[in-house]
Amino acid sequence: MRRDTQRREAIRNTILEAQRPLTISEIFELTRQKIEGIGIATVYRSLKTLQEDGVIVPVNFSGQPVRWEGADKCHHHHFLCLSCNKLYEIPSCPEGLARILPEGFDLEDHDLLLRGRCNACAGK
Amino acid sequence: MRRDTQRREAIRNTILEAQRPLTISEIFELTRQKIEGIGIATVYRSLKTLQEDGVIVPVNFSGQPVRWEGADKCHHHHFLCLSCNKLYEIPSCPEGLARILPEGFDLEDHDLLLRGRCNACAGK
DNA sequence: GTCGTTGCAAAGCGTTTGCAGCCTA
DNA sequence: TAGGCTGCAAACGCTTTGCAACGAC
Repeated sequence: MRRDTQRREAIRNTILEAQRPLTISEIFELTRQKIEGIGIATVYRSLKTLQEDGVIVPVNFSGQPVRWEGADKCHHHHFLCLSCNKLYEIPSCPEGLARILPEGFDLEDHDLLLRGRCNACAGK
Repeated sequence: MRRDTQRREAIRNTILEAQRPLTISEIFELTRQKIEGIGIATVYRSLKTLQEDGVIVPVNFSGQPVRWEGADKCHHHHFLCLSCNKLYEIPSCPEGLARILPEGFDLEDHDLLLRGRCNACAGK
């Protein structure tokens, strides 16, 4: 049985209201602005239960610390602009990925990160 | 000035001879079969210098420990088995990725991780 | 009142580093 | 012989956990 607590609610809102995926220390700092005495252990425990409850999902980029974003987004990918370093959400998804797998492999899921120049930077 | 040592050479061979990217503990265990007294610190230090020398590259994926593979490989992708947690190399590459990008975006590069069951685990 | 939640501090765990001895060139 | 390399153990930083107090229901 899960209880609705002030702290977990604050952490949840911090993540869902952010415009981008947040690292654990960002979540900790931002939530501490709302609830001063909150401990880092509570952040870790809340991230775990929020993920279990399907409220948030982890986002990983190569060599970067884990970040968290709301799970309410549709399946999407990311595009990193190599010029301005901005991260875009790409709502589309390539088809036929299973075709590149060796015989006998079952595909369940995938992560895709595209890199290049966004429209603003490509035009320059 | 870099010296050619037995230990770094053994670590280098362990990685280059593997059929898939290896985690640090895999590299440590496999190399220890060749050189019994080798220490984990030597593995970490050798990975660093081998990367600096462009011999190996790190492979980072969602929630997974860093793995290492030879830097001499052609463009390829990876498949993570959700049962046995092994990371496989996929030599093929999906086509038409640029099609999912918004208008005006230039695609230069991409990372793709597929997840599912490998042929050994899917058969069970 | 029950028992899930929390802050604190300690424990874990993977990685890095200081050091003295070893080994390559 | 110089100085890069190594094993050991201690240090480090991030994450998890034990525990007693707190608070949601």
